[in-house]
Amino acid sequence: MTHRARRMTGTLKEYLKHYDAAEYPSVLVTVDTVLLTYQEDAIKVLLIKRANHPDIGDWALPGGFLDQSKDSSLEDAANRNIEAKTSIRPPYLEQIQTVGSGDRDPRGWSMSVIFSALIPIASCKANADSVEEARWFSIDEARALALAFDHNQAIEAAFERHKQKALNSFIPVYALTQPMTLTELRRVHELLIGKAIQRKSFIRRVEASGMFTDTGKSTQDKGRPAALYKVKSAVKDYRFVRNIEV
Amino acid sequence: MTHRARRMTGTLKEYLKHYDAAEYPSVLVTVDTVLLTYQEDAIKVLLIKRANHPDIGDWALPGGFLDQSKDSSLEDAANRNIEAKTSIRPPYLEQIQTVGSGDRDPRGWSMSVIFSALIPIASCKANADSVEEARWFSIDEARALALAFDHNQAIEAAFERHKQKALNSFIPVYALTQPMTLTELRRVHELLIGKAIQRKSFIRRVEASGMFTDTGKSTQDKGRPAALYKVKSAVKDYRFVRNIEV
DNA sequence: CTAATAGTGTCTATTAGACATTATTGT
DNA sequence: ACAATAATGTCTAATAGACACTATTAG
Repeated sequence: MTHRARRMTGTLKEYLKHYDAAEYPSVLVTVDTVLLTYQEDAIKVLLIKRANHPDIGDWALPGGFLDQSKDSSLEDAANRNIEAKTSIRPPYLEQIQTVGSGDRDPRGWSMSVIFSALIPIASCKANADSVEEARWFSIDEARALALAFDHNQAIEAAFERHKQKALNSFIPVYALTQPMTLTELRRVHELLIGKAIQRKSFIRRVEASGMFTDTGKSTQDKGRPAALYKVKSAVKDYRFVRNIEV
Repeated sequence: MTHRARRMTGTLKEYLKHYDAAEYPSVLVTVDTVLLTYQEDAIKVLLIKRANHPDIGDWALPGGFLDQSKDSSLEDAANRNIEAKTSIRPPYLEQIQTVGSGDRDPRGWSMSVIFSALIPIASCKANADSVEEARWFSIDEARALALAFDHNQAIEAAFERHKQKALNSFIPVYALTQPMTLTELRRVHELLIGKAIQRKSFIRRVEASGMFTDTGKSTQDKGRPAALYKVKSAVKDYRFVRNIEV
């Protein structure tokens, strides 16, 4: 057995004794979240004004560096950041994509794991952290801004994903406060896919899914009161047998 | 203006002068790829026997550490690793998910960006690197193995993604050598979704898509010759108007 | 009453699946 | 002729969309 082979087949313990992660060039890892909600007949995204370099003063996605002592997983990191901004744990969190390159951050090779979350009501004060400026922007407003890093692209990717979800599932319901009316839910879908949906067709889907229960209560505004529904637990991965047509 | 505020609003140049990435605890970043192909009436996945700690001797996904000097993006890193194993640049590469935690690798907080690629023909020698042992496994074989790290889960995630693609697009065509017959393409779809597809229905989709051109040539085996098709360029994001039913 | 909104009845066009039939090759 | 496989013809059931109609509230 050669010397090299002997080293290769040493114990894991031995190997780890001589391994030092700090020897390797480090990579900056941030976790950022495209946080969406439905408010005032619009889909809104939460943005934070950066208080630090780089891109200081620019609007950016809520997020931050991975904290190895606090985060036992990437989802943890995302949730931690979201709770810090909204004091709510989002009912829906999905990983969108991870971007990384040598030149997206002047501090070094940097990557960002992008999540997207849906949460009810923008009213949960986005300003818990008094130092930072935080605001909900409509998608169009956000698109018009030049965000920090490559966050514009991140928002587009998240939005596209939610559009697909709106076409083939009721996932968008998590952007609403429950109980909610079917008109509200339909409206969220319409905003995401950018097209009107027939009331009848939509209700058929709701019924076929079996995902919702009528609470018996109803709204009282102008017009006929609307029944208030809740999501039955347990049905997170339901898909339409046939997508909404584009 | 307070001292703190002054520091916050200094120039980016100043900020970077005092910034040292090495101060922060480093994260291990690997890029791994679920490389799939179609061969002998089966979907196969490429696995490499690990020659190093940790999990030495276990089968694992091809991949490796991000190399800041070589990789200008995560896709770059994935392509670099794939080309090293197969000497082919895959015609289809998609990011699946990123996993990370403090305990998936004994060397420290580690994350892996999982890609999945489709490439034609397993015959491109998977053994370019003579030191490493590499083999194509059928999905069932791979499932029966205890792979290194969390690579079993990665394969499942990739496979699930390709199943969805097979239900709503012709993306699986990239697992085939072109030109190909419609029967071959249909077979790949069937294997991915785990269900037989009507020949007629499938051909209707092919025609409706406009994605393929008949080369005029045809196979000669036993039975009636099958027309050979090629993918028209430019049509990478076509989706069925109506998914294949499950 | 009217306005406004919620919810239903029903027709039609589309189309995926099923399956029988025809087509084209080798032996 | 027969076996084997590819490709097409055609029927049917399912259903999304369209849109008219009914229901229920406020003022």
